[in-house]
Amino acid sequence: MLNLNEQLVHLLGRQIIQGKILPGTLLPKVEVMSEQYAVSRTVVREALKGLSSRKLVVSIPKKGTVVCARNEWQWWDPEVLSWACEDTPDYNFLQQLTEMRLAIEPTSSELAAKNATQEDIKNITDSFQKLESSAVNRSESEWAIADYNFHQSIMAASHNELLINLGNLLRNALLQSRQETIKGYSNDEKDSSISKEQALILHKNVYLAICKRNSIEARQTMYDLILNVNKILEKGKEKIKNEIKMNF
Amino acid sequence: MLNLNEQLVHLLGRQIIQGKILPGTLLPKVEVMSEQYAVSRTVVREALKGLSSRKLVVSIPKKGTVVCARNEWQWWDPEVLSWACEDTPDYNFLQQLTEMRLAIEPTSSELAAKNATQEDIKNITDSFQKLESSAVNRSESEWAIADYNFHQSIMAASHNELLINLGNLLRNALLQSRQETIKGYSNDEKDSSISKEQALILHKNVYLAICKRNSIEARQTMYDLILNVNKILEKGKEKIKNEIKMNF
DNA sequence: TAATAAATAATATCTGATACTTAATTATAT
DNA sequence: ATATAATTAAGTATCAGATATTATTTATTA
Repeated sequence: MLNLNEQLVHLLGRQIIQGKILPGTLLPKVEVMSEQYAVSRTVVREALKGLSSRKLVVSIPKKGTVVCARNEWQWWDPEVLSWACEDTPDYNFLQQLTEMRLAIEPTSSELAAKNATQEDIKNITDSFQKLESSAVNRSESEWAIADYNFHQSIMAASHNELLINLGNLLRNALLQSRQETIKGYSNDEKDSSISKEQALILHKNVYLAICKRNSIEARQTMYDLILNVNKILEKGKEKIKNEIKMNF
Repeated sequence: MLNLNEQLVHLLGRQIIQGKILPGTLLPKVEVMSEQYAVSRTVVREALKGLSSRKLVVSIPKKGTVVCARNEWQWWDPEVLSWACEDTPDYNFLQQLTEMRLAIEPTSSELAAKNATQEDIKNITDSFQKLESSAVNRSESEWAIADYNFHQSIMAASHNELLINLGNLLRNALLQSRQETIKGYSNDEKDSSISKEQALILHKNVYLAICKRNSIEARQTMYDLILNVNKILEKGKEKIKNEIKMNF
């Protein structure tokens, strides 16, 4: 279980990110919040530290604690991303995430082709083979995990800590965002299996380019892959949107 | 001036990021640090909150507070990045930053070509014209500012909050990192001016592609631009490395 | 009227006490 | 002897009351 202050960070952070508390809002003073949430002032203050280090609020003596503008928020914080993903099916945010992927992944692949060690190549090979077998087994969940690991193994081979860190944040956010969005809609076991063969080919192109140490090709094939994934996702979005419409 | 707890966050954060305190290290218990730094326990605890929200440390009852592994650190936090940039000329880190740019900027340009409003185009045009005039004036500092603004105006036109946020972090880190690294070496006013005309052409290609709304070309031209910038930076690095060698 | 001083309202800080958590150790029972 | 249960110890987590600091607003004075 989380600490009291962490619970409060989550409670307030979520409300801020999800627009329940708007930027510019003056939060109640510490003593009031202390009473309101039935915790000590210490806990409230420590929670405010958690929020201010994420640039969600700023505390000013005599004035109080105010909610920061969206452009000051530390979006690339795991908690902030998570709160944003929790927000009711937000296609706009999901799109931003996939656009980020289009930025990160090709470079990741390019650097992997340049910098991969023998061990990295082995890891990438392993994860690619798992992807192949999951395509044969036609298990959607197995594919998802294998896909996650494939991309992670490539990113690891880039040997760029910043990129790896960002990639992890992004992958987790996408995973969560998709789960939240899909929640309730279509237990999609094997419904996109038609395109699995095609997807596997795209993955194979990336894999081979990296093994060949062809960084230009590695970048290009990964770009093609992500673009294709995004297109499929796009279709899924449309479908869900229509389902939602039909309910009204 | 910063709060006491913020001062302590910086002091400890810097030491952790810069490897003066290694991952796995058990920090002294709160009471001891309180005495050591001559601040109250409250201040120490709030500072630890600042560090733990950046995943630099984790506090465990009975055990104490331990420094997290590098791969857990929240690299994409402005303070963390800043502390990393402060670290003695670290070419490896600088290279990671430039590699990140190679990831971000082409996508930024691509999205700008797709999503730019009329106002965005105007801003980009303005910043490009400033760039042109600074090239004519051959002022290195003026060019640096104009260049910064040019890339920022493009990123703003992507209308992707996540990308914009990351871009700002990256640009600032790069700026700081370059300043720290170059510090003392070569007041490079006009020493790279030979390639200014060439650089301007590359920028113009990007600018025109975006105006034409050609997203593929926008992506490609930006890629070429950043690649070229990196090459120049690479040369500078070599030069500095040699200078350092000569001093020993 | 303008400059200065006092009052005010919030955060920032200090302190001592208490609760909680967990690992290790010791005691107990089988 | 071994498994289980109770005890203890060492740290963080939490509480609450008092004081300091700071920036604004209000009152006072030249």
